Amino acid sequence: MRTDVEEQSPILEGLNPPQQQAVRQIDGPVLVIAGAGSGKTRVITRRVAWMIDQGIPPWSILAITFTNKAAGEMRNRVATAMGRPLRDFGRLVHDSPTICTFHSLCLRILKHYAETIGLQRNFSILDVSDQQKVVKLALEACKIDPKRYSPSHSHAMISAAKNKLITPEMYAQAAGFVEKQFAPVYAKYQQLLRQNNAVDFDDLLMMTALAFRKHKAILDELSERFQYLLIDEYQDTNHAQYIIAHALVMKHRNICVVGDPDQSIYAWRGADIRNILDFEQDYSDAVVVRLEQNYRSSKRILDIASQLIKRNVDRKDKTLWTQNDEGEKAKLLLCADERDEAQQVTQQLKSLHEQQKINWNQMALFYRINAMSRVMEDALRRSGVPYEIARGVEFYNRKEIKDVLAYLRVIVNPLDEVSLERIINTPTRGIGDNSIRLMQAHATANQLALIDVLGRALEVQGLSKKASASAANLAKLFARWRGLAGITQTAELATSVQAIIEMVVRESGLEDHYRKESEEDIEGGPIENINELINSAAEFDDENPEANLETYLHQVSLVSDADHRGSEGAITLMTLHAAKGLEFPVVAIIGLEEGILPHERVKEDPSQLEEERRLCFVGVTRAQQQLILSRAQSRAYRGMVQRQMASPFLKEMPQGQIEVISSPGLGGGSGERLSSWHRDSEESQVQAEPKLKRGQRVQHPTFGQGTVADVTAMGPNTRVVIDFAKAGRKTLILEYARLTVVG
DNA sequence: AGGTCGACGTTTTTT
DNA sequence: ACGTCGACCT
Repeated sequence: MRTDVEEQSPILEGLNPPQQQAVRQIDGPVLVIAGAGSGKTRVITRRVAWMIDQGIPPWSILAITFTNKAAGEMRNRVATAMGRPLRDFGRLVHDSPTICTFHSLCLRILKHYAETIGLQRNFSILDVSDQQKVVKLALEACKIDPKRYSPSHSHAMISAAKNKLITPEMYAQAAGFVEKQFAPVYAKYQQLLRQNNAVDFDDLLMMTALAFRKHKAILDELSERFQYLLIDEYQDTNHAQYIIAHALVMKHRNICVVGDPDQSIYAWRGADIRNILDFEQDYSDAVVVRLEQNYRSSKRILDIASQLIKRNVDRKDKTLWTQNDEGEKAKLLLCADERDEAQQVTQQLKSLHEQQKINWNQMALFYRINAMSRVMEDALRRSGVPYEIARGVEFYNRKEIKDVLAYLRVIVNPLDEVSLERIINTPTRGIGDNSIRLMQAHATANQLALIDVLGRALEVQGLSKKASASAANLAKLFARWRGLAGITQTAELATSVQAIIEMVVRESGLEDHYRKESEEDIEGGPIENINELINSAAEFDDENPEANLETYLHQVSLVSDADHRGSEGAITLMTLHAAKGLEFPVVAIIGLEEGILPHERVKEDPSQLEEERRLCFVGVTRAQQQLILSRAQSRAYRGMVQRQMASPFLKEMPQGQIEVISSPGLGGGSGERLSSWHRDSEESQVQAEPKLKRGQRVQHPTFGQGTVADVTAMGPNTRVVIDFAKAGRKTLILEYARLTVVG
């Protein structure tokens, strides 16, 4: 070990000893447990810069992040540290360090080795709603009642299987009844995707992992190239990602994973927290570095966060500390309902802006579910507070945007019938459901693709004159567009993506269609959205001079937040999940209520309670100086007004650090009210905690009667094991179990 | 063919 | 509350 007598490289400047170790330990397996606010991003960037400084070829470094946004940020920071811009262009081969997400890496791999793997390079990437459409087709083909297995549920099952690298064949051999019944749907779904020359998000991972198994040459080549692997947010990797990563490093073993088990919030998406917890078992020679000094939050905020997360039982103990100031107490706003809550929070933020001169962009507001943003937006707008929603996929889910993209997809990938069907009659051109079905039948009978039938629609029996003329017309348009996009063999100069989109929007009739539909360019109207898409395409053209339409579409499929930079003077609104990795001087979290945070689904699956607590922890630890929490006594959700109980998390926080403020809207406003957030919780606890003993008969609202087999006292986490007569053995969290004692 | 109206499920979170 | 889907009307 070198000593600090040695002259220090500027790359290590300003880093504390564990941070320096995390930067300098470049060979062999390294696990960095990076607590919230411990300067993780800094360490990762410096580490990349350090490696390059040590003479490691940049192109042999692969850094994987969780979101595109994180990748972009890191790319910028590394570029700054290196003093030169990074070249990338979304391809697999280039001379800079590769910094991207797992999905983007896999996309590059699949494209690069498309022929070996047996894919056509111009495949479409289906978004969630397209995926569900295909699932629905598969369900119908298998004659399964969509009420028994809803498309969304079915898709979730397929997705879960893929993330565990379970193929349709393996699925069919699984023991369970549900799997046996569902296996044909999964198989059909995959077959439909291949027919359409399409993949879904999970395929990107699964196909890559399987390709590594099947084609040793690919794996050899890639592990030869990427000698140094760095994975951020390792606590949120799923099994497929785990396999991909470990296959890549098998030879050289230079793997550095960075993460924080306390911030694992994606189990619902297949993330496996064991990946990080078991890293030391996977690599017995792993060097473990713990970053526990927090540079972000005040002492009070950190105390709140620590006390909260301490309640998790399934957890590696970790103590965050900080040299920062004590800070101010957090505030808890007690509100009457969701509108009152929005109003109160707005007032608080407004007074911070006016009295303490805090900029709007220094503030953020988090909520558990997207639906909660609406009321908040209304209140902010009425009070004239500028805000911006870091909305994920929302923009690309807009009807008009999906329409435009569907046209583009068909241009690039004529086999994409999911897209073709979407726009074949949008705008309406006289090709109805009937005509489509006729043409599809003709296609199947003659072993043609639907797109090919368009051109010879006259041959199709029973097709109306109008329909066949329109179809032929559309076919001609597509042929022309394909030529101009540089896709056919007779390709002239490939046109810019922006120009192609403008042309398609005009010539397809979409523009006129949407002009007519809504009276001119209303703000947020379809025409304006399409223009925004065109603008972003222009940016894409600038940044990727040698890209084509295909690259553009692939990129767009993987990008969710269209580079939403919260740089302007506006408050940022987002879900708690989206907040991961960010920090703000002022943070407000709304809806600290049972059923919201924690979400009501934990009532059915208590194992999720700890993840909800981590989610709350993530929210709290985003705050640097001020934390505002709020809860409403009643809330309208899905059209129903419900009385809301305080979140159990509130009483797990140290009360000395929280000032409770009662909204005038509550009425009464007596001293008794002031502590009601606490009282509510006590009540529910008293109610839910009948002194249970082993052998006690109990009644559960859904599972029926049962006998207590075991009780593990852990305060708010107290668990009971119950043998139910009908439902079998279940482990429940007492507080949520709604048990009543029998007899 | 294409648009309008009511019933219905639905969404917790995102690549 | 919202959007999607199917039945029914123009």
